[in-house]
Amino acid sequence: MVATFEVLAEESRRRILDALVEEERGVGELVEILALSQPSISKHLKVLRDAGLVEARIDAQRRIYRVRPDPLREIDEWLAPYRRRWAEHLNALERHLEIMDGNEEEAWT
Amino acid sequence: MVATFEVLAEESRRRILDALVEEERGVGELVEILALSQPSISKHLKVLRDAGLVEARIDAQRRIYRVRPDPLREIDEWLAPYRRRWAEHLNALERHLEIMDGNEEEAWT
DNA sequence: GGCGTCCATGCCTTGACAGTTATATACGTT
DNA sequence: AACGTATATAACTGTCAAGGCATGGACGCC
Repeated sequence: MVATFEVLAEESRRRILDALVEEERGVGELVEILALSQPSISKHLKVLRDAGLVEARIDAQRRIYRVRPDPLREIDEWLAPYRRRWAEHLNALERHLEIMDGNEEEAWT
Repeated sequence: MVATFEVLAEESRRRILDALVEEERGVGELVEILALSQPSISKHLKVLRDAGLVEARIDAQRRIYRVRPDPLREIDEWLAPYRRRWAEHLNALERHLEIMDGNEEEAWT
């Protein structure tokens, strides 16, 4: 998972995934969509491949890429403890809205 | 969300969040848990604060930090289209296991 | 077989960021 | 008031990675 987060930190790579989650595409299409140079796209695709986030099929000279979502499950699992906090937080917000009569809150930044 | 992914790309910061999701902690505790220098921890905490992922309460000289999970919801939402793919992928795997009789697959890397 | 297309890779430069050391700031204690 | 504690911040350095350019390699087509 270490790698997955680092890979997703790059906006261009998230945009590539967002483009590929719609449908599989060749490199040229991604170059047009992202408006980046072809080598840059290919480099990002290599990173995504190494992370297992995409896979490529060969069609003559073209490489057709598509999403491989499995590594994202780790991130989904990592989020689990924090999802519980969302619920708590909402509850706390509700209490806050119910009380809402004084500054019995501590100073939170 | 751009910022959130970049912030989470750093392993030390994810470890800080994992420590804080259990319970709120002072900076000194985090220094011990992560085995990093105090300035390094404080710097990470600043990044996390700026991203809205933690908040600090003042207790004398101490700053007690706790998690603020809200920004993580954006990531959770970003994952949505890919979760649908997990289901598809599982279905595809099932079909694969059912068929399992020949190499009618294309060459996927 | 030569040429154009499509993509990957190597090299280079530049910018960003993590970590350390040193210092500043705020607070409590005696 | 002096000192120790707890945290933030500044300055510096090393590292790493993104993006551009140039090149290489595979394939189809004429």
